[in-house]
Amino acid sequence: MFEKLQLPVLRKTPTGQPSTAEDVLEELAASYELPRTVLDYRTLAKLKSTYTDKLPQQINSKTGRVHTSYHQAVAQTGRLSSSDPNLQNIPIRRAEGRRIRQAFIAAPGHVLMAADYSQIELRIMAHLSNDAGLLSAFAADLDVHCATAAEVFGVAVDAVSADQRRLAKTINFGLIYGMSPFGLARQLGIDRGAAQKYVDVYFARYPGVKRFMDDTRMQARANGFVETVYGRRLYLPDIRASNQQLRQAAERSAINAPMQGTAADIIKRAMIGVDAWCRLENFPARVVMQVHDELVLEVREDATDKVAAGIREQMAGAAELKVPLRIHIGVGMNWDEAH
DNA sequence: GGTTCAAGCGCG
DNA sequence: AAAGCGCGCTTGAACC
Repeated sequence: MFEKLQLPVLRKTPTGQPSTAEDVLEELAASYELPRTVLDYRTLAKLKSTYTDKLPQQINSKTGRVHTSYHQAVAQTGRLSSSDPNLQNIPIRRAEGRRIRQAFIAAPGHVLMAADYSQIELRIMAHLSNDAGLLSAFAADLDVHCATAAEVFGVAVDAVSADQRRLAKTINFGLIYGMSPFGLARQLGIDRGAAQKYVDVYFARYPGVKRFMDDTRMQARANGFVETVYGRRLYLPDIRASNQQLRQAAERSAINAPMQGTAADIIKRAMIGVDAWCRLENFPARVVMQVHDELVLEVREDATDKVAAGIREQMAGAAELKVPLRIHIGVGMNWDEAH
């Protein structure tokens, strides 16, 4: 009595089951009604189970706050990780999720100050690759995605369209992760040939980046490890694997680790500098969280401006790269407002 | 009662 | 044949 109701299987999971991952359902939603409903449900269920229901249970009764644990020897790249609760994955990208971030508030008479490095990994790529175009884009304090779009599409920086910038941003992030033209095609929903063309044009405009990628793969293979600017090593046991899949995954880690790892080194240096500065100057301010490229401080309201200036100086001075480090600082009564 | 695995998804 | 790095948490199923 029921008709067969089977949505097309667009992808299978590693165990061979039909995938219902977000991007798959997103594509199915163009032709069927159910996937959108499932996606909406999932968004809310995730927020409720992970944050809304859980965080209040994790408030410490003595302090009235949630206290995370940071781990220094977990992430392969030298980042910190955060658990119980994880405060490094509090929602921000969508409005519904941001309501959870709004629950993180400062003590009476205080504000939350969020200070983050802008485009730190791309700046590190400029430093490591010595690419002239990338170095000059950061030296001129350009919007780097606009600068990339201008190069790739051959237009003036201020003539870049929103779509062109979005595409350039995807390319820039893809590069940091070692993405292939195939992955770029999938991400952008364009065909492989078009994606390959973008990559070719990118590397023609930024030859230093191309050289850096190739050199990094070669050195990883020769040494069995890659290093950050400060000498932190990531060993890559699979870099010479005969299994192509394993080897290519190791190559992507080799590309990414110097950038992600150097960023981790720099913010650790900054944390030490910021904390020391606050104590030395006896400022009513303290670092309360770290989220990879961001420090969150709780600052007595009347000290806001002076602390912001000091934090900016400490963070910007945490490394001397071939490009300046830029710091964005926001202030608010809650963590969302501080962005 | 507990653990482990797979799948999915929140963040940088 | 696969195809984008690094994490931690939740649910549901299988199992002890």
